[in-house]
Formats: sequence, structure tokens, C-alpha cells
Amino acid sequence: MARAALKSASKKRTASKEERQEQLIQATIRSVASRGLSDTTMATVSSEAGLSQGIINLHFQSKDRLLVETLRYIADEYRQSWKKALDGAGGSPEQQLAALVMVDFRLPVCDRNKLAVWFAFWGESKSRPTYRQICAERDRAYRKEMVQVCQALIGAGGYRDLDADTVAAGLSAMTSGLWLDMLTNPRSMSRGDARQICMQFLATAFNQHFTVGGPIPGNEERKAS
Amino acid sequence: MARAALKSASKKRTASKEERQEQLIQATIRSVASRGLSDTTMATVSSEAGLSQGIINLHFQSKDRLLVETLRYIADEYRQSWKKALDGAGGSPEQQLAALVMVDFRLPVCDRNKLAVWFAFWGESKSRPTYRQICAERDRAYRKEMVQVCQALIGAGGYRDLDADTVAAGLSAMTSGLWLDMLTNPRSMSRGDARQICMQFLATAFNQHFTVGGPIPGNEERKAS
DNA sequence: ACACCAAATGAATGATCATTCATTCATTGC
DNA sequence: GCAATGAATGAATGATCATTCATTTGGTGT
Repeated sequence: MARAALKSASKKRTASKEERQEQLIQATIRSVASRGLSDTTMATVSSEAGLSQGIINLHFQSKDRLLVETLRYIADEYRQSWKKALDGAGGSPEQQLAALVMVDFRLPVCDRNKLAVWFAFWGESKSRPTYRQICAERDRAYRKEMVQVCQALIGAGGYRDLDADTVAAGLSAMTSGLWLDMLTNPRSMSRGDARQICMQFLATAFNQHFTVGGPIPGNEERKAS
Repeated sequence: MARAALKSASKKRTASKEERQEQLIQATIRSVASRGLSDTTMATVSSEAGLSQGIINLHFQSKDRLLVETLRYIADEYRQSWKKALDGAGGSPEQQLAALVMVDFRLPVCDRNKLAVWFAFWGESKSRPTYRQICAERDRAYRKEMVQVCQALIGAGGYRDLDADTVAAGLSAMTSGLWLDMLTNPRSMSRGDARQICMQFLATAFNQHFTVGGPIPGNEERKAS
């Protein structure tokens, strides 16, 4: 029973570099979410991971690198999430646009711990070019995709007075703003509320293509993925 | 020539408590904006203010209190800004709604240093109930006002399928999301761009009341206030 | 001028933190 | 089983930081 059952990184006394690094990044996310970036220390992270003091310098050389890799980790996860959602959506622009909204308000993206990490890094981004660069890259790719989808929908629906860049900028700004509401005031803004607000935006902008109020196609949060 | 000319707090060797406190808060804003919250120390703030090490403990007792008072300061400034803008706007709901959008993308609110401070505190808000409470209070008051104005406009324009809470939540989320864009990517999002995106949102939601593209009424950024 | 008092200073203190490294431990190849 | 290798440990180190307080400074009232 020994080997196969203990595959999880946290249980083995020694683990591969990749497993340990991911384990430490997950611990960093929890520590930043529960204590904030400025109270996250090497000690809080290693203790959260159930490992010893020196472990982070062993795997990441420095605290700075650990934080940068943590940001990269959630940025990569985000990118993969929306790409996967686009692949899974139907071929029509409005299905793709709805799919983009959905991933933003579903796990694993829309997790309160991860939102806390995003905002922690955004909060330091003005003084940290490395953070800003990683975030900018994430935005650029996402926005480019969203503009293309909007452009297709505008063409297909004949929305002559709509500009794809403007709509996409508005929608993605609304998304991060709703994340902020969920972070600072979780009682008054649920994932469902936020989704509804975005869909209402799409319904008013593209008034022939979206309806709100009814069950939202693709909204299967309750089911296991 | 002595007394009256030296009225500014930073020039006098001794100053009233109020003057020193505001001077230290301004220094905190600059320090948080240029170094981030986690690299802002008592030394960086006092040096930014051109004063000595112990000065902060003398006026604020602790670093924690200084930070909380800084957050309160910008929250108060924000509240005063939009209240003043509402008073200055005409009596019609659409003028008031436009006025609310305008203050958010004009000085002194939409200053990159202050945006950095907002996001720095938001980034720590999950682990700091005091921060969260101050931010929540700010939101509550602003949102309440905006909902009322939207409600009035919906009533006046007969927009039967529009919900005031949804529109207000969407607009204010869009606003903070645009602030984030301006913070992380100032080259690709100017105050004018952001304003335009919000006005486009209003134009699509309230399609009889707003037009975009032309000169925006009340947009007099160039003039001194 | 003088004395008084509040404001401001900055060196000293103790606590906290990131980083290092000699040692311990577990796994793999033989 | 027995080295050999590399992962993990945790006590030690030095740097940084918030806070304190004895002292100095400048303004005010007499």
C-alpha cells in the first residue's frame, strides 16, 4: 500500500522539485489570503506548508522569487481556464462571450483566496515592475481574445454603433470591479449576482443576442467538474 | 513678512497637530505609491515628509494608526468629491449620473498615487477588518446615492426592463475596474478613455438619455477649480 | 529678556525577519 | 544491506524595523 497511496506531495518526506514548489505556492496563496502580503513571512508560508524554515530558499532562492512565481502561477491558471472555456463553448460569438463571463465567476478562478492574492499583487504593482509586467501580459492576451469575439458578434448582429474595444474594455473592467466587491463585501456580492450583472451588460449592449433572468446556459456550478 | 508667508505646514519648524497630521498622511500616500505598502516604513514616511524618525509615533501613536488614518483621509476626500459634484450638477437624473462618472475620472480622485493607495489597502482588506470596514462604508454611501439617481432616471425614462441596483452595481464595478487598468497599464488607459467607456455604458443602458462621441457636458478638466 | 511648555529630534532598544549552512534523513543504485 | 546522493531541517546570523525617551529647539506669554 505504500507508494501509490502516498502520491500527494505533502505526505511524502521527500518530493520532486515540482511537487514541492507547487505545495509552497499553494501555501503562499493561503498565507497571503489570510494574513495579507505584508504579514506573509517565510515562517508563515513554510509553517502553512507544514515544512521547515529553510525550505523556501532551497526551492526558490529568495522570498521575492517565491512571490513572483506565485503570481505567475495564478496568472497561468487564469489563462488556461479561459482558453479551456473557449474551446468548450460552441462556435457562435455569443456563446463564446458568455463562456468568458462564466469562467470569471466560477472556480477555480473566482476563489476568494485567489482574488485576495490578485489584489495583493495589484496593490503593489505600481512600485514593482515585475508584478506589473506579469499582470499586463495576462490582460493583453485576455483582452485580445475578448475583442475578437466582440468584433465577430458586432459583425454578425449588425451592431453598427458598437465598438469592440470599448465593449471589451467595459466588460473586463466590470469583471475586476465585481471581484473587488466580492473581496471587500462578500455578503452583498455573490458569484451569481456578479454573473447576472455582467450578463445584463451584455444583454443591453447586444440587445438581440442575450436574455437575462432565465436559466443561464452553461451555468452548472453545482455539478462536479 | 514672517508669519503669514510661512503658513504652509511643511515650512514651519513647529506646526499645529492638524497640519502635521495632514502632512504625514500626504507623505504616506507618496511613500505607498512609490514603494508599495510592504516597503513603506516609518523611516520612508518621515523622510518623505522631511521630518524626524519619532514624529509619527508622536502624532499617530503607531504605524497601524497612521495607515488607518491615511485610508480614512482618502475615503473622506472621495465622499466629499462626489457630494460636491452632485450639488453642482443640474437637477436632472442624467446630469447627476454623468456628474458621478466625471468625478471618478478627474483629479483629485483619479490621481495615480491615490489609486495606488486604494489598491494597496484593498489588497490587504481580506485580512484586515478595519480596512474592509472603512472601504465598505465608502461603497455603501456612494452606491446608495447612485441607485437613487438610477431609479429616478429609470422612472423618468420609462426603462421598464432595467433594474437600478443592477445598473448601479455594474457602473461602479466598471469604474473600479477602469481604475485598475489605469494603475497597472497607464499607457493603454487614460482618464479620457475611461470616461468614454463609462459614458458608452450609460448610453447603451439608457438609450434615450446619453449620447457619446461629442463633447461631454461638465468636462472641464483643463480649467482650475 | 526670561521662563515655560509643547513640538520635534535622533540615538538606543528590543523584536522580527530573511537568509545561511552544518547536520540529519530518506531514497536509489549496486 | 551499504554507500552515495540529494532533499529537508532548524539553529545561528546579521539586517531591518517600530517604538521609546532623554534631550534639544522654538514659539508664547509675561
